[in-house]
Amino acid sequence: MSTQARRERERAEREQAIITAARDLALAEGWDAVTTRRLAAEIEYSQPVLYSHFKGKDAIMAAVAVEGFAELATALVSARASSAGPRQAVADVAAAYVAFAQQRPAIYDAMFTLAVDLPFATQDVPTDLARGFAELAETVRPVAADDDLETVTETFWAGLHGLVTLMRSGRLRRVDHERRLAVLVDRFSPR
Amino acid sequence: MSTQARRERERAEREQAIITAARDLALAEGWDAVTTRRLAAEIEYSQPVLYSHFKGKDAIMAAVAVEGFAELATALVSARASSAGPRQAVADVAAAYVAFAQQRPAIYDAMFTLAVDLPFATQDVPTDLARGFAELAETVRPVAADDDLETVTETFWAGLHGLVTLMRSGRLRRVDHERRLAVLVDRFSPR
DNA sequence: TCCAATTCCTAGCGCTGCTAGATATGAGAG
DNA sequence: CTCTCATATCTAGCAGCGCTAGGAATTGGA
Repeated sequence: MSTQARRERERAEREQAIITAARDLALAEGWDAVTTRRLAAEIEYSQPVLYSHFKGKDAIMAAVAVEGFAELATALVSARASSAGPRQAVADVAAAYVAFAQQRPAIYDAMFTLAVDLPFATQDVPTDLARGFAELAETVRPVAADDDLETVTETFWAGLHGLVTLMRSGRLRRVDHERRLAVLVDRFSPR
Repeated sequence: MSTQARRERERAEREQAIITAARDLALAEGWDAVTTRRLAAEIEYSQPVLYSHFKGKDAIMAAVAVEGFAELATALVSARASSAGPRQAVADVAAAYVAFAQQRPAIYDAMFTLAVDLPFATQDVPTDLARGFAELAETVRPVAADDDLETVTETFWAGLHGLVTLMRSGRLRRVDHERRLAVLVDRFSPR
């Protein structure tokens, strides 16, 4: 039964092509430009084919988000690994987080502001999301003190997320970005 | 020229009716349910009338947001006024901010995550937004120390915003909300 | 009473996500 | 080698969206 194997492989490749096309288009022109018709044209199949792979547009965005979690986790891991000492680590990891969000705004949105049908604060969180969160947790562990580590991590994360989103939607003066980040980092750094 | 005065008054009333209808509908069913057709039906006029008042749907959402800034500012002012001492003020103002966002999620979204064509970090910020921001600034002034007050305020705001948005989109465990808020408040409280 | 200006509505455009039903393709049986 | 049937895929279309052109109705002033 080699033919069936080939067809399954081709199907998987096509599914990946959809995700990649959505990702690239979103990065280049934003999620509003990612329509099912354009995606279909991109992969050179008709629209309904998309729906044989994904339940709908939201599911495609969720798939892009899942890929994003892997990238973000990797970025955070390498930032902490290459930093000099626990105090510097907070600054480096924060910078890596912000850089990721700024360089891939559309993906960041899919991960953290849109596409809500992803399992987040539940049992079966996407593995890479857990990896990224764990990396944040290790980074702020020295300052957790008597507070619960998970709680402190979530709060630090929320600070980063707030800075990133308010910045990018024009709610914060672009010029003081570095200083704000420094303030946040200082509040979550071991002293 | 009393007739012209009457017509201008009626026009203003109709404009307010549009904003109120949009606000109520968004609060009840979310912004996706706020369509120009439903709005038109609500105010008992035809669709194109909306466009004689507002440039488009975004402008209507912006008008709702502007009303929201006034409410939020008032809530923050009264929270700080009625709190016992500067340390408690940070907690009270933070609680008031979060309560506003939780009780009026759709309005909060219009203010801070959607409708970007509002003037924010520029010269002519809406007055009530400036009021709210000033209130936050006064609250965190005791902890600003040698950091720039505006920068600290923006960072604190970002922390609140991050907690609120991640919470409501299901990215954070609902149960630890109070503890996270306490961690953030602690980091921005005078000691 | 008539005219002109303003106000308002009907109808429709191009787009969206999504789907039902028809058509093409290809593997297995005889 | 041919026929059959299941699977894969496409064409066409639905209902809804934001928005607008052009005509009808209403109103105020001469």
